[in-house]
Amino acid sequence: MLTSIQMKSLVIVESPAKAKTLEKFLGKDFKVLASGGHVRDLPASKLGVDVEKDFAPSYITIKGKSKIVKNLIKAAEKVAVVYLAPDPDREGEAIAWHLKYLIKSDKKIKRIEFHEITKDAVTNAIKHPRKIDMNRVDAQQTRRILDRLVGYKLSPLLWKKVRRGLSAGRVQSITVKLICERENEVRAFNPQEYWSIEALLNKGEEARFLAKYLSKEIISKEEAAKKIVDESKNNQFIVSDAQKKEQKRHSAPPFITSTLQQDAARKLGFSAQKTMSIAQQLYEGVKIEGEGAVGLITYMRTDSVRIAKEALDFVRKYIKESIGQEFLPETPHLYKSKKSAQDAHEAIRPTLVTRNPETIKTSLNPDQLKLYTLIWNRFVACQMNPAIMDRTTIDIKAGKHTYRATGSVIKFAGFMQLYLESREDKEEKEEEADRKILPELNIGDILALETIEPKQHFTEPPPRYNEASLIKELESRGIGRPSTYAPTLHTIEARGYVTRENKTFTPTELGETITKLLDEFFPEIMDYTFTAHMEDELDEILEGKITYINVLKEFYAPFEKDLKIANEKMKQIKQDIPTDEICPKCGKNLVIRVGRYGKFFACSGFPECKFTKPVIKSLNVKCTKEDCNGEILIRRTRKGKIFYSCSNYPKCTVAFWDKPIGENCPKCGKPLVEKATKNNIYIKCNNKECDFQRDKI
DNA sequence: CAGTGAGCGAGCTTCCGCTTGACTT
Repeated sequence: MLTSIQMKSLVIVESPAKAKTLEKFLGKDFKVLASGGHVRDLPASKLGVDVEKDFAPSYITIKGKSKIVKNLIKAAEKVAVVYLAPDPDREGEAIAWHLKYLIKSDKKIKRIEFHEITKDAVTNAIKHPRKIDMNRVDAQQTRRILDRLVGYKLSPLLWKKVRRGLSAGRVQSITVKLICERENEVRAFNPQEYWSIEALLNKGEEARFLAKYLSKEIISKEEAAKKIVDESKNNQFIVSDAQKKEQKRHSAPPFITSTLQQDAARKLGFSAQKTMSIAQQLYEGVKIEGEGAVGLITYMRTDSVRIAKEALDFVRKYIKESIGQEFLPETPHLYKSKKSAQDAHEAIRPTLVTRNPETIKTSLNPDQLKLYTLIWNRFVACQMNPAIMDRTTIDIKAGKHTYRATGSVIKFAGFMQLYLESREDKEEKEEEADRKILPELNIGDILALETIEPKQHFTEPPPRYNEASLIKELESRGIGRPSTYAPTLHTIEARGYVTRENKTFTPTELGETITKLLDEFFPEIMDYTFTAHMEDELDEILEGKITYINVLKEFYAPFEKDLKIANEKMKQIKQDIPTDEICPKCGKNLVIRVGRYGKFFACSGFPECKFTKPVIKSLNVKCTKEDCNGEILIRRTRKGKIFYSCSNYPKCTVAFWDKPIGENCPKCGKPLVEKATKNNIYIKCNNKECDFQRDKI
């Protein structure tokens, strides 16, 4: 008997949360499983690309994914048809191709794609399956192989020349370079003095306002500013021009990953990593009273501002009914994604607009509510009418000098009722200053001068990057992807290339050294347009205009030459430190090397002689045990933590976590140790029972 | 959270891009 299970079709998607939703849409005849992203990849432990044989890649099942793969294969065996439904982009096409290889069955395997998670879109996709697009797969393979070659060829070069454990790559090295170049601009910056003049004027006591001197050129000296002030004072301030203009301000497009990360950083103070992890919670589903677990937002890793028709209808209805007819534009606002967008997902928006922040606030924790509110507001606002501002500009003459006052009043709030896009600090302040009301003024009005003062200023260097501005920069250059912005920032920090101070990035000496070396020997890869060029070629592969082997050949031939030159000519920074100590095994000198656990002695005859011994430093403090003639050494635990112990170990087991200073406590006679807190160092007794403490002299 | 400590290492490190839990500190 055929069971219903055997009649089912299998659909494989990437995200488990998506799988759940789809199962609801598709009903009993479909089983939906998730691959959890890529399941096959180049091996992590070696290059995995045969550069001699047309860059043939060797793929393996990704470590930790074998259980998923096994389940997928098992499920595929039970059904008549398998629908491969990874995301409709380059990476998704490759995942589909790898899945097909793994399933290996002679079953009908079909590729389907849908760009939004709605019942219509999904059922329609099932009706229109297609073959796997090998051009698209090849574009992905090219991207993958190129990244592997860059990363796994450059990194070992750095191990050899600079330090073990370092890394370089198409994305991370450019990101560090951006930070280094900004730092250079800051260093080279020469502040220029300039002056502004502000006059406080009034037309009757109540109606006072500020007007700024309108200068044709920069006032760089105090004398010049004072002269203008004096000349102005000797004249009447008369309104020479008064203009009122209506100005529209349009709403911003709905969020994509990069803009969400920027806005959450500026408005909520969230790191990119935190934003993504909270967004993931909202996407996977939060238990809502009366509804059970529901996904509250669409997928959070996207580069598209597209909105599903269904969602547009809903939000327009919501605006009309719950906010006001006057806020609803005649036609929906359509936004365009960047040309380079892969457009696999919708914009980030609430899954159901009627679930407004107010109605679900008791079901969310504070951070979830903050982020959800941000997403909800931005989405609803993006379909609301523009705000209308009344902008006034008043020009005032005082003799030959002109002053200008500007003001603006919100005439109709429009989308601003819900949401204001955050801007760079400077812009925001200027706008704030502008939002004030000016009195009714007409040409010819004579104004009373209350005060007039010159103010000194200095030009400021460009600001260092923070997470928000760095992500914005990367995105605008097409470097990195929604899923990698946050991890990339973490990597460059973990490698010690950059540090964060007050949320801004500064390069370390190591970061600057590496950037300089890579820039010198690999100018193409370190060019900001390298990724854009790569993308152009991937597009041509997609269109079938060129083969991926040719693209890789053209990249690799010069790269290989550069590698050879760099191997020979690149400055050797990593050096063995020579010592006078003699190797007990072969008589050659020992050198100090840096290994996984820090410095150690090694024989200069390596690899012929493999003698090693640890580097041990003494504190020059005698062992605290009375009858012991040992001295205290600085040692490390297996985990790398520093501790202090007697040189006669294991005969003497005296040991400290804190640094002994070689004196005993005047109170209890136990050894004194040095303890460091965040901002100072003090001396205390090692005896826990004793409370003796004093400052370090 | 609090208590925690020992001689290693000569074969290791590494990329970007998809996805989430399973890890240990």
